[in-house]
Amino acid sequence: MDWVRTHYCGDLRAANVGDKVILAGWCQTRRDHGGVIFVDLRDYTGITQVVFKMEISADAHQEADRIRNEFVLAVSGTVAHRLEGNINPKLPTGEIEVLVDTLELLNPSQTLPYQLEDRDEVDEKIRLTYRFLDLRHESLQQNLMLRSQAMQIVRNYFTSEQRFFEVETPILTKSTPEGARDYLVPSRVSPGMFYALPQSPQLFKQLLMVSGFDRYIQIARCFRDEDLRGNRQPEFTQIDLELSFTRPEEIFGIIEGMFARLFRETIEVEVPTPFPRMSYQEAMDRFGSDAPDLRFGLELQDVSDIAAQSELKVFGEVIAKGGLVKAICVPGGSDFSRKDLDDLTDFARIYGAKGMAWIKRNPDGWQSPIAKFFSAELQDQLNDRVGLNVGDLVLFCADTPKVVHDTLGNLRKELARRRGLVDDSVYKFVWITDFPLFEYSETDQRWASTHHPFTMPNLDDLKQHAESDPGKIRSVAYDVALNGVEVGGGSIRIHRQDIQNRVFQLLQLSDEEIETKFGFLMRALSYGAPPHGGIALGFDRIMMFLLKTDSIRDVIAFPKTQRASCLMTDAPSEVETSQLDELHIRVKASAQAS
RNA sequence: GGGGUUGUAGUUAAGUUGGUUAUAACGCCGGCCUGUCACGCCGGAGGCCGCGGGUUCGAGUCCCGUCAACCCCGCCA
Repeated sequence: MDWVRTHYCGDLRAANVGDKVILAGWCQTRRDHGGVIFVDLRDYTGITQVVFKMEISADAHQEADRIRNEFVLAVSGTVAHRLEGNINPKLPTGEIEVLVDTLELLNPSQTLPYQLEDRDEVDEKIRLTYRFLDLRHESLQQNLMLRSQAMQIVRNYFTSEQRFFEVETPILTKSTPEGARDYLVPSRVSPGMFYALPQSPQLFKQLLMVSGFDRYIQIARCFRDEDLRGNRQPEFTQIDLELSFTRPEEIFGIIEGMFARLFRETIEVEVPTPFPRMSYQEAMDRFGSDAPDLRFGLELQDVSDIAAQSELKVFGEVIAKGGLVKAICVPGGSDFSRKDLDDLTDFARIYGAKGMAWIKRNPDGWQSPIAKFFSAELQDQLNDRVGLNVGDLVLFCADTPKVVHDTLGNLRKELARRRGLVDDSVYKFVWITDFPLFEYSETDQRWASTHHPFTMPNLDDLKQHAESDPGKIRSVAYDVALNGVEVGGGSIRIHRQDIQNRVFQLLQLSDEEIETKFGFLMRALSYGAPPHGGIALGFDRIMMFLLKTDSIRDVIAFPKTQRASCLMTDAPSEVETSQLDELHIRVKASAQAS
């Protein structure tokens, strides 16, 4: 029998009594009752679920009797009856009735490992093992369809509207141990040598600028061998672009245009542009985060000077060591119970805080374990500083600036969640600018790049602080954050060999290391590289926003587990010794699975 | 590397202060039913209680270890 896919069921729904229909698709028997078989014939491609009743001949029934659950079949028949009106919109069985002449079982299904409609209650371990069945579920189908649509919109925007040039860069490339851990690929032809999978196409796109492709775009797969999170997979997709002769403002405008169009054309949300700009310093001071969530207040207040005058020893000690005392005022927060405060203290400890002081302002004054260390005058000062009114609560963190910002930045988000201040129908973008060029790495005992080593430093800062305090050098780097999540980051790049060399020196790379790791880049810069810059956006994270999900696995067809394995294919797995021999590799005995 | 949650039929769960043969629903298998739509009725099968130790007369239950999934810290230029 010739058959057609069920996405022509749209036509079936329009069909009249007496019309001949031929269709095929996944079906589920609802009931097998005498000569009538009740079938859900689902159209996965079009996402409309067509449920109808088939009356089948004795021959066809014999065939149908063998099939029970999730199967694929083709039927030809006649529309016998249509019920008027929509009796049950959720289960419109019988709305269309087909009298079946022939029924061909294209492929039976064995009993399903779980009932597909129960997806939301089934352990994710099982769904990942049977991901091909999980993907039959309407929600994942819709997610991936929107992803496809979003990718189309983005590609169109850049290549048609903005005249960007799409170029593919290598997947087998050179290891650059700066930054994330590389995934390595052994070379067969060059014994003992390894390729790396790209952490990003960063250097290739810069080289394309040197080549004269003034506007580059790639929707690029990137690989980082670091531990996973709810919003982090070891391979992920980046919207990667680079422009020559550009300034940050030009890039901001292009990206704002992309987001506005993407949000409008996918979820019909108007995103106001331009996005606000905020320096890194301001973001840290006010929100304790370089990706502040601007949907609510609860800003951090520096109270170090007031705390220093109190008689509480720890405050004084922290400040003497160059630390900070900062506070968050929670309006109406005096209704927090002792247990709430204990929970919040535990929460604070996650980020390294040693404890958490708090003050409730009641009508008769402060209620607080630390009230006695503050004179009446100091209490007034503090009330004014943080806006502590009757009925409010203040939470303190006293520690190094890093711990204070980390703790209060996260506590701020947690408080907003608890008090229902987070509106997930609102999308607040913000550009964060002027990142520090370097961060000190305690583990490596040296300065490390905040973004990457190719970021253009603020040249005045470089001149002034390179010797004395590299931590004070700002860079021409920027992130775009959405509702407290970093969704992209970029910079103007170094296009001059001498500046690049200087930065490598500050990163304590020897001349030999510079040559072996980045010789090709240094050569490229020496041939008249144009000023250039760009940005990379996390496509998966953007999809998470469009689809309002907290799990990146909901926006990726075949995701990895937290241990970076694939439960469906059982990757990674052992390989034949002969394969290893070809690669000149031997696995340490200690690493062999038992 | 560290902290937390979870792990019992195919699935989702219950399982008391440690005590007979480990429950239920859905699913599955067999039978009945020509208008169901969470159909109904009768019958049945299905368990290394994640795995390994230990305590105990006795462990699904207590202790130690371990594995896996998820969340988080570190990490993610």
